Amino acid sequence: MEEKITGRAADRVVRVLAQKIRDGVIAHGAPLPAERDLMVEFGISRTVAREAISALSSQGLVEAKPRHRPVARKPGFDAAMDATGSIVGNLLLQPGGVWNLFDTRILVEASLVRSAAEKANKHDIAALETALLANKAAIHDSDLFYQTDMQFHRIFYNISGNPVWPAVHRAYVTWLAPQWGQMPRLPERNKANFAAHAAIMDAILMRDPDAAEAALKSHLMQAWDQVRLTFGDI
Amino acid sequence: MEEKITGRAADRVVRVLAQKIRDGVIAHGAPLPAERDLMVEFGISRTVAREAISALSSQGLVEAKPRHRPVARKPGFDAAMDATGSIVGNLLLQPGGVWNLFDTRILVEASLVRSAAEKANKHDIAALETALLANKAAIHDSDLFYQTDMQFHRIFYNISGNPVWPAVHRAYVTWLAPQWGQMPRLPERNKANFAAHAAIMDAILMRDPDAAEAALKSHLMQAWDQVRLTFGDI
DNA sequence: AATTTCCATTTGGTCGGACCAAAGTTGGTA
DNA sequence: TACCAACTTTGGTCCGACCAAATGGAAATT
Repeated sequence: MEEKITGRAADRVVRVLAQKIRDGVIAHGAPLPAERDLMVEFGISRTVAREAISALSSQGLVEAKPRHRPVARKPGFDAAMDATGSIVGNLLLQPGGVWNLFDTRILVEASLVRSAAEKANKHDIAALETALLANKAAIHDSDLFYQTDMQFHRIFYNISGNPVWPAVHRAYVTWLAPQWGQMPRLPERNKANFAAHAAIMDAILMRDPDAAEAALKSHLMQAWDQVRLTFGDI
Repeated sequence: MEEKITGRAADRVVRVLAQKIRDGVIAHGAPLPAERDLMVEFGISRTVAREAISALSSQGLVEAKPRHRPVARKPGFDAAMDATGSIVGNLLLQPGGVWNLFDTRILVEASLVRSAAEKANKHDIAALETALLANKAAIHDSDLFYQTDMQFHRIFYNISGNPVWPAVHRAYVTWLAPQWGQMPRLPERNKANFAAHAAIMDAILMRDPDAAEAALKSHLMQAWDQVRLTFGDI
């Protein structure tokens, strides 16, 4: 009943610590034992302790800022997306990488608005209307408009109830931020975007999935055109 | 003109090596320099060299098998999905984790078949029909049926032309394999699954996105019911 | 007493050297 | 030529040490 001695020594440490984090023995946000403590606890060298922490970090189970104690993070889809960031970063540097990612967003979000049109409940509708009003009120404040724009879109990722989608939305926003952040913010564009949001909202209120999907796709494609105008073909 | 001395020393090495891999200076499949060579090349200790390789590995830029030279991998969406595996593994261990993942698959694949029904070209149709025939022929060979089943579904992920989707399909198959692999394989179930595939195919031939989506969803929900029957509520 | 300042301790980051075992290479022998 | 043993390379692990940033608490200030 002893542990297998197979593979790297750090694997055992990783397994044990991962289990502790998942089970909450090491609470979310609590710091991990210091490297020198792990040495005595597991009878390993500091090299292995550090390697184990590094592995946990790459799995998103701990957050390791330089010069700081690594803190435990319950495995959530958010953490997964964070840990995936550096990987995706490489892909975005490739030709067409940004478009490929944005294209997936179009498909996913189209499907989400379609789903919303079919089965959004009163609560969802209310949230959408609130977000839409905030969006309208921010037309002349481009920074605020950006925030409310994001918020409006985020709601679609929340409606399904599947916790993966909010994490995906956060990932999209984070990964595509370098492009969006540098785009010129004009009240005219804000007005057009708000109109697009309103069109999507209308279609959802009419319970018309096809119209909602069409409006969403048109909206996102317009946004993409803006990106291309700003950055050229990427 | 000097490099920033900020952050960990390994970061600089990671940046340089990542660049070399992206640019093809280190060809896809070629081994990285040995750790002791990296020491002299970058003027670092072996500790840092190993840390850099570890970081590259977690970013999917190199494949590091124990006791073997790490080999370079051009950043692709496949590599990204591979590197994400250990992260997702944690999520699947959580209550409802598998369902959350499978639920996203339903939404994505529904959207893909919908898209296929709208704009699949002759070549796509032919590929689907070929896969469907192979699937039919394998009804009495459960292992082969599993293969052809996967192949049929994969085509939907290929039609869009966006290289992200095939990688996503591979990821779904890999991550959900522990569940699927242990399910009982019965010719009766194969026959039902083939019928479902045929129904999707029909809807696509009729250019009926709604019917295609409905058929796909029904098919996947049935598959999920099987999973639940096999594993109980997970 | 509450707050700020400062210093000793803790802790992560890096280094160099060392040993082992597995993988890869080489050369000699059958 | 084919095969096996010795040698070399290389990744995995451990040790001890030093540095600098972060931390926490004592000491000084208000």
